[in-house]
Amino acid sequence: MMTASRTARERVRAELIREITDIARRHLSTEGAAGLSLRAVAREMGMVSSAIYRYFPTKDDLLTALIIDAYNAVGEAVEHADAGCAREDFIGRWMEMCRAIRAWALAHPHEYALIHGTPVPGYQAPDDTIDPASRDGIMFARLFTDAQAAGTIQLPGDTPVPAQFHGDAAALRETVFVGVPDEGILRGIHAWTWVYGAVNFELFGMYNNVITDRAATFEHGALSMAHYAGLR
Amino acid sequence: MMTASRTARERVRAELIREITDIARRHLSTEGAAGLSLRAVAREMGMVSSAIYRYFPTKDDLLTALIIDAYNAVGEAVEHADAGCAREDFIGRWMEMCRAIRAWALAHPHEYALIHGTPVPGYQAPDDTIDPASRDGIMFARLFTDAQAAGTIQLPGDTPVPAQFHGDAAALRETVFVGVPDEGILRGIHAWTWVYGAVNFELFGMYNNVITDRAATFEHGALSMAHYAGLR
DNA sequence: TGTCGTCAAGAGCAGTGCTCTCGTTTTTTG
DNA sequence: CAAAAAACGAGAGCACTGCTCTTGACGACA
Repeated sequence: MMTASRTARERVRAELIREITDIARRHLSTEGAAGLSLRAVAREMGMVSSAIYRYFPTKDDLLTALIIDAYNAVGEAVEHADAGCAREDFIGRWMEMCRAIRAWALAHPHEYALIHGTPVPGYQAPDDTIDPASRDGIMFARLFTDAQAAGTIQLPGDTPVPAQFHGDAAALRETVFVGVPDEGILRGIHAWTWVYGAVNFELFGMYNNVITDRAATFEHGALSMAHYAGLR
Repeated sequence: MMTASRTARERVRAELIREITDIARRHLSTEGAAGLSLRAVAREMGMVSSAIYRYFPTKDDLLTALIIDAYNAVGEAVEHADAGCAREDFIGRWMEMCRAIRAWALAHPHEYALIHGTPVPGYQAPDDTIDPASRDGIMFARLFTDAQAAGTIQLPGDTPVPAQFHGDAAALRETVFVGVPDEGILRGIHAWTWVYGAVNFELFGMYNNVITDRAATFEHGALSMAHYAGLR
């Protein structure tokens, strides 16, 4: 009973769940989150609509699965981008991570909107989403940890870190931002904030009639944010 | 016929449109955009559901009205914040504008999500939204124009402005960023991007388990972004 | 006064999320 | 191995949505 060889029913159940999420993700990528319909998914699977509730008791549960997948996808993209860089090329690693996020968002706009757009009404993120949601942030933090260890973070110190942030910084230093001083952590978070702000603006049309070559502008912003955060 | 005294019918029509948007905005602020129902609004007005289509032929039209209102509200908040500052206190004006955006967003999360969250599926922003949508950006640009005229913008020049941005910069310089050099415009846009990125992160839960005192952290980020953009 | 456009109302259509019941099949238990 | 339990697909049904169409009344304007 504890063995890995599951019963036939469990196997087909897992396969059906996979198929449902795949179809749902395809619908999501064309119709958007609000246009996702359990009935339409069931129809495409040849099921009657009520049968799908055996696998996802609620539409929110299906959305949660898609959200987790999306977080993992962008997390993997960032991890892969980082892995392809020389360890000591901190600016290069930063830039590749930023590019990975932007590229993934442009390639999967609706999935990106699912995790960085408006939270769906009444939707409460379950605990299962916390870990996948922090994968990208952990990678950024690791970059700062490495840069700090190499002694290449240069902070201006022209804007005093608020005392209220000391506690958060201490907690973060114990887990992800190992050894990074308060100001480095805070500026890292601000730079990370900028990255998603820029992707949001580009994706949601805020740069219309303002910026023509978004890629070049993003490159400049990301690079200057790396400097802002003290990376050298 | 051209006088301001409209016919009785036109007056009651305008009044009804106002009442509908008011009720809709109230529903929006409690249920969120996707939970907004034309039928529920009609019900609350004592109308039959079909009657409401005389005033808003489609749900998107109602949403458009709310979106325009929201843009105008944040635009007014920014304008009011700026008006309360000494003209030569550029950092102070920048900070007050940032605070105004954040405060408005926290006070009206669903309306904020309407304009800075996921675009509703299939929704195409009509031209009526362009002007209200750019009010806040114009105020930020004006700040940089004033600072430039006062000669107080100090740019590091450590990150070369991409050539592809020259055209955009020239166009922007003719209208809103009068006299501001390319790098100033670009850094201003990046800083402005950060502001909304930070508000998004705070509002949509990205800072959960990361930042405790969001106000203090926002203050630090906004101030350091002012320096980043060259304001002194 | 009569015509024409505007209006509220009602019925109706197609679609949604979700629930409940009912046989059937599979798994687990005694 | 047989009986009890659990999981399953199908179908009907409920309450709700956006939106359309028709009908009859009312107000504006000639």
